[in-house]
Amino acid sequence: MPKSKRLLELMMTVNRKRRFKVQELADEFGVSKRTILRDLQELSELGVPLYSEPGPHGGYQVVRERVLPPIAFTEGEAVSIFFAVDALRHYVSLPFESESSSALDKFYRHLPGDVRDRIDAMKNRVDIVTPRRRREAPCLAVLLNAAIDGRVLRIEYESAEAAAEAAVGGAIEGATEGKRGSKAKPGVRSIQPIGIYASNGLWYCPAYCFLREGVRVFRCDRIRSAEPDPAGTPPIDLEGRHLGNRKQYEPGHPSSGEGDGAAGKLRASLTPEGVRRCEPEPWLTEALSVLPDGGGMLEGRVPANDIGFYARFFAGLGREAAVLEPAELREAVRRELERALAHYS
Amino acid sequence: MPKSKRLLELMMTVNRKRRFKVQELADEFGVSKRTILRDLQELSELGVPLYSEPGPHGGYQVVRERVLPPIAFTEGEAVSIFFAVDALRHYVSLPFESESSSALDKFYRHLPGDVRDRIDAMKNRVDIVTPRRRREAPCLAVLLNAAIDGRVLRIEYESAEAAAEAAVGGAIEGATEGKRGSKAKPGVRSIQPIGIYASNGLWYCPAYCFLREGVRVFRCDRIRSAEPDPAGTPPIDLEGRHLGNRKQYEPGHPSSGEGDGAAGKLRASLTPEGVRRCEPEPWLTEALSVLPDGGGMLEGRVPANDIGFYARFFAGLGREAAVLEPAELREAVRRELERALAHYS
DNA sequence: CGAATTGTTGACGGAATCTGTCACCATTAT
DNA sequence: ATAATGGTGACAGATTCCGTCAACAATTCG
Repeated sequence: MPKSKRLLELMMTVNRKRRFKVQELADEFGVSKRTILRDLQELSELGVPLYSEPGPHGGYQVVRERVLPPIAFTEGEAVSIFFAVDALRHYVSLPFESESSSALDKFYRHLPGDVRDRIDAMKNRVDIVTPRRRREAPCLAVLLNAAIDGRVLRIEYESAEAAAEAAVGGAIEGATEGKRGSKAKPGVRSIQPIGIYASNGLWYCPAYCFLREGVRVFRCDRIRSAEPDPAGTPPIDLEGRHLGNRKQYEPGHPSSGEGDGAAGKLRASLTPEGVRRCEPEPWLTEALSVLPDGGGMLEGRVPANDIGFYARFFAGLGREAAVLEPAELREAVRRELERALAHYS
Repeated sequence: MPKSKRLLELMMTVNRKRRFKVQELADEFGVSKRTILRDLQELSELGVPLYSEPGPHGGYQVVRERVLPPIAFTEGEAVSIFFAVDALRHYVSLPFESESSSALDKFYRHLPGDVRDRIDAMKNRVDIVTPRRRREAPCLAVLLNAAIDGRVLRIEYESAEAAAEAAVGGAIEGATEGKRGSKAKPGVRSIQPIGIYASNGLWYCPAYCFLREGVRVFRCDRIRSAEPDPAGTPPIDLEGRHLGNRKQYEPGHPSSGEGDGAAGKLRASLTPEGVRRCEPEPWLTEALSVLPDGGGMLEGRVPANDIGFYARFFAGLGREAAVLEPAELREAVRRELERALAHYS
């Protein structure tokens, strides 16, 4: 094998096995130790960060970084990657060990000059924004690792009742009615994380909660601390639950058919502005139809358990929506609005 | 220079100048044409997509793709890049020519096996979601290019009055009061895009509007078509406006000090749930303070022009908020709630 | 300490490769 | 037709590469 090819292969091999011995590679490539040594030195000069230790149990290691083999990207592909990673800068916390900005820097610096020019031209012309939040979520990495390995954690959570029950992801917050109070004192509970996801700039963690004996969604910025469960609670079988099929385990909403509790038929009319306000809600997209005049209709089902949540939602839409049925919901919205009105008279 | 180094340098050179002749490179590297030819063939075998044409004005070209030189990424960096790009899959439309999924595929395939394993383990455990929208925005690339080159476009826009005025980005929708109607008929106007940005799953395009003689924000999915202005309207000087300083040109809100119109002092108290609902609003973060019991206060200024917008917003919060001053706002919220209540009696 | 393991360096000659030259062909624009 | 440009094959000489050997250094383990 010619040297140039061997070097490239060596680069990949070395990256695959992070630790190795010279003799090992020599056998693998069918060349002498001396040659491998020479090659390794060359790789080193080319930027592969190798570190070696003599002695028994010694050997070579790729130390902090790994070298990606050359990749052929379209100019457009490189640009999309750049802006995708750039979008992450809006997040205060990320679950990955290293700053994404360092990756971005490296990527940018290695791009051929003219692609760089193109990116510069686009830099202040394209953005994928996420609401910037002040609250940090320090435990993301711990939660993520626990989810991957299926471990049980003990967490301190800010709001024992209300938030735990209610935080079901951005828009659906409050889907399950809970007794709300001013409980901000952290409570301790054991959970087994299923995964983490960011929505609208906040991180959420669906997890099996051993306290409530069921799956709940936690807001990661409210998790004050997370550590391996000291009681050694054995992990339960999550039956293949993960983020991909998460929806199935969430409280019912109009598009998801039968939730818990009897479901009633929902009909509501919307002004054009009402349509605009409903479009962002992912749990409504299926129920929403837009009329030619810009207004719209919502048609679906509302589980009896969630009347409270729906009432608040429609009250929030104010005059941009009018619930036609079910009657209970109309009544609930009316009560909701009257309670609000009480603040202003 | 040893061949191995020459090959790597050649790879980069070839990527810098996308078109070149063999003789040119031979001179540059101080070797013979024959050698360069051999090298080029090798690069070709290594995956660099070269294309050549004989004859005068012929020469070599790097055809569709470019090869990035080897980059040293931390394992963590590679993982962040993966999930950043993966997050883009939620978008129906992107302004880049090529699918970001192809970039992701390539990236994934070239990763060393164990990093790939790590990603696989995380795949259903981490997500950065964006509300999936049904509406496509077909003109993104056109708008972006016009913004980069400072060109004037003629667009067909769905809602001549309401949406043009109101679409000021996700949360601030409706910040400027406009006469809302059921106008869904597309209107034609000339604009000069400043940039495009995605917020909450929808694409927006701030642009100078020659019809309204000022900067407006357009929702890209409502732009039915966009083409170079046939009237040849000369571009205006945007005075360095771009996405980075966009905020300065937006209608005032509590944190941005003096808007147009006299500003009144705003004070409102929030329940803990109210705090939760206000936290996501970027334009409120400065005004919001959280009390130890979980409740909160909003303190800032409200421009007289925006009373209508604020009234709607607080009406939407329902009983989770109580405006204390100014009195005009209290009165406006009350009227808002009463109008809503009229639908339910 | 001494033995074993592993990396590090230098030297050298033979083997393998790379390179330049030259000759000739193919394609295309002018 | 002519000139410009890429493409290929062959071959000898130049260069690099490679294996072997030898000596040394650092570390672990008994």
